[in-house]
Amino acid sequence: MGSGFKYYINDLRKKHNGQFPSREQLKGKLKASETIPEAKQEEIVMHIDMDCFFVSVSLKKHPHLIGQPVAVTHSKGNSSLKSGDNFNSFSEIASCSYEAREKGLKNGMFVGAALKLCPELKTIPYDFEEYKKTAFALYDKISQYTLDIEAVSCDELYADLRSLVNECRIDVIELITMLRKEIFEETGCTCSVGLGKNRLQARMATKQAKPNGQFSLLNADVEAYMKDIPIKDLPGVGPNTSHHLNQLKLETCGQLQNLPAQILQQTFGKKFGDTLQMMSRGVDEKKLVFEQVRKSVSVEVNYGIRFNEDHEVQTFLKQVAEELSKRLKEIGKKGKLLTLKLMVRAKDASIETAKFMGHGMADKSSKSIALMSSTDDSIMILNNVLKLLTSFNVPPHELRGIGVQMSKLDEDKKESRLIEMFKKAAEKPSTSNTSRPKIELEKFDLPTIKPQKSSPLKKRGRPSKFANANKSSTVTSVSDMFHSKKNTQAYFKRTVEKLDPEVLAELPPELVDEILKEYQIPEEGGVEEESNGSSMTNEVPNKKESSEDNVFLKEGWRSSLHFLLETEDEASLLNIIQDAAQLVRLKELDVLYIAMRFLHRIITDEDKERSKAFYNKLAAAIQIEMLKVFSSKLSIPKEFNVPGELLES
DNA sequence: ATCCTCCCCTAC
DNA sequence: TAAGGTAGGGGAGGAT
Repeated sequence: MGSGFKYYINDLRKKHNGQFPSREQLKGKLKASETIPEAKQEEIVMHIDMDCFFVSVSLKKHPHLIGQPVAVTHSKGNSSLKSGDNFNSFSEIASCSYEAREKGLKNGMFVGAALKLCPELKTIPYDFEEYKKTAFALYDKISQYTLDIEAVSCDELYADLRSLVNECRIDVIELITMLRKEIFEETGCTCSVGLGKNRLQARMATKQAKPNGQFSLLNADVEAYMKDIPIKDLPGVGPNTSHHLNQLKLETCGQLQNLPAQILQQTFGKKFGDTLQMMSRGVDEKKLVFEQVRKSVSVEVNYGIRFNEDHEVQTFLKQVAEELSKRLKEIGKKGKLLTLKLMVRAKDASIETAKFMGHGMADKSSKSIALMSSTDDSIMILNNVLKLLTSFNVPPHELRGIGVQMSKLDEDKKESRLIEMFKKAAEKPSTSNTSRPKIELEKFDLPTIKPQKSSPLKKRGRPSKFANANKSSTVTSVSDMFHSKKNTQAYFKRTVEKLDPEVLAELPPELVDEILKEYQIPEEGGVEEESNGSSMTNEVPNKKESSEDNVFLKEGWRSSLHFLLETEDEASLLNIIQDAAQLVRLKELDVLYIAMRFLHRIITDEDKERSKAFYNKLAAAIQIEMLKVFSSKLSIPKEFNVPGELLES
C-alpha cells in the first residue's frame, strides 16, 4: 500500500495540467508572508506523519475507546469485541494509542507483554479498507495545493512547499496550521507536521511536534538544536548502529558534530560514516524524490512454512512465481535478475518455534540468477527458481521462509543480453562451424524436472549436509495460502500452453498445439527421457540428434535454404524447422541468428504470404525449443517481426 | 577500476 | 492458537 502511493503521486503528476485552483483560495484566506518578501530559492520541506495511524482510523468506528490505551493487533485476546485475556499472546502490536505509549507500550511489542504493562489495554482489529480510504483522503488533500510530494507510506509524506509559498506569498506556519485542520476534517484523524530546510530537519521537527502538533526548524539554529538529540533518533540509525555507537561511548548528535571523520568511517564505512556526521549537524543533501522508479518486486513468505516433500516445495514455489508474475504484470514491468531467498532452520533451533508457525531462529541466504532476457512470465520464473532451489540443497523440512525477488527491471529498453550476444556473434567475420567462437551458456541450462516420478531436487543435488535430519516434523502445508489445489505437474503442461502469442507472431493457442503434434514435441515440455541421469548436463545430443545433416551447419547453407524455400514442399519446410530447433538444442544461437536474419531478408523481399506464414511458424517452433532448453524465450527485435497470416496447414 | 553477488541494516 | 512483507542503500570481497 505504501509503495502504491508513490506511484499514485507519479500518476497525478503525469496527468496534472500545472494549475492548482485551490491555491487561489489561500491568497485571501491566509495572511501574507512577512518573512518572505521575495521568492525563496531554498527548499521548504514539510513532513507529515499521521498520529498512530491504524489506531486513529479504527477509533472512528470505535469512538467509545477514544482516550483509552488501544492497540491494533491480530490477537483477539482482551479484545474490545470479545472478552477474555491472554497474557501469553505472541501477537504483535501494529500500532498503539498515545495513552498506551504512556504506559510503556511500543509498536511491535507482543500483546502478552503489553498486557503485563497495561492490563486495561483494549485491542481492535485491522481495517485495511478504511486505512486506504483515509490515506487517499490525505494525499488528495495535499495534492490540491502541490504535487511536489514524496510519498513515504500510507500515513507519511514529504512535500516541498517552495512553489506554493512563493506563488501565494503566504506565511508557511499559517499554511501548515490550516493544512492540519483540513486533514483532520477530511480524514477524521490528527497528524503532526514538521518544517525544515531539508528532509532530515523536517523529520526531526515532526518528532518534536508529535502528537497532533507542528514544529518548524526553518528559522532555527539547527546545529544547536541537534546537539541534544540522541543519535539513535536519527533516521537510518537502527538497533545495530546504536549498539556500535554505544561501544564508542557516543550518544548525542553533539558528540558527533566535531568528531574526526575517520572514527565513524572505520566503524560504519566511508559513506555511512560521513552521512552520520552530516546528519548530526542537521545537514542532509538528499533531495525529495517526486518521480519514483521501482527497482525490484518480490514475494516473500516467512510464516507458516512447513514442508515434508520436495513436491510440496515445488507447488508452493509455483504459486509464489505466479504471484510474482502477477505483480510484475500489474506494474507493467519485466525483470532480468531473479533472486531466491531462503530461511533455513538454524542448526541448534528447536523444531517447534516459540511463535506458532513462525520461522524461529533461522539462517538467511540468497542466490540470484541473471536471466537471458527480462521477463514477467511465471513459467520462466518458476523454472529458474527451481534451479536456484536445487543449488541450495536444503531438505524441505528445514525450510522456514521463502522469498522470490525480481530486479533489474526493464532497464531503459536496452536490448536483451541475448540480442547483444546475437549481434556480437553476427559481427564476427567467420561463420564456419569449426572455427566459430562458442557462446558461453553453461550457466543457463535448465534442470530436467520430473515431479511425477522422483524429485529433481533430491536426485540432482549433491549429498545434502542435512541428509540425516528428522523428516517427521511437518505440521501442515501452507499451499492453501494462495488458494490453489492444483497438483504438482500442472505447470509442466503449461510450459506449452502458456507459450504466449505476444512473443512473435500473435500465435493462437490452437496453433501451438498443432505445432506440438506436428513436430512431435512431447506434451510435458521440458521433460526429456532421462536414461541414467546424465541428461542434466550440457552433453552433445545423441545419435538421433546428429547434426551432420543440419542444413544450417553445411557449407553453402544459404543457397540450400533458398532452394528448400523455393520448393514450398511440406517435407522440406518441416526439415528446416526441425533443423532450427536442433540449433537451439545445440546452443548454436549465433548460427541461428545469422540464419534467421538471412531468412527474414529473403522472405520480406519475396513478399509472399505463404513464406511469411512459414517464417512465423518457424519462429514459433524456435521459441518452444528455447523454452525447453533455456527456460527463456528469445526476444526478437521488432524489425524481425513479419506481419501476415499463419500457415493454415 | 568497476561490476556483481550475497549479505546486512533500516524504514514503514 | 497467531500470523511481516516489501523495498532501498550500501558494504565486503570476488569477478571481470
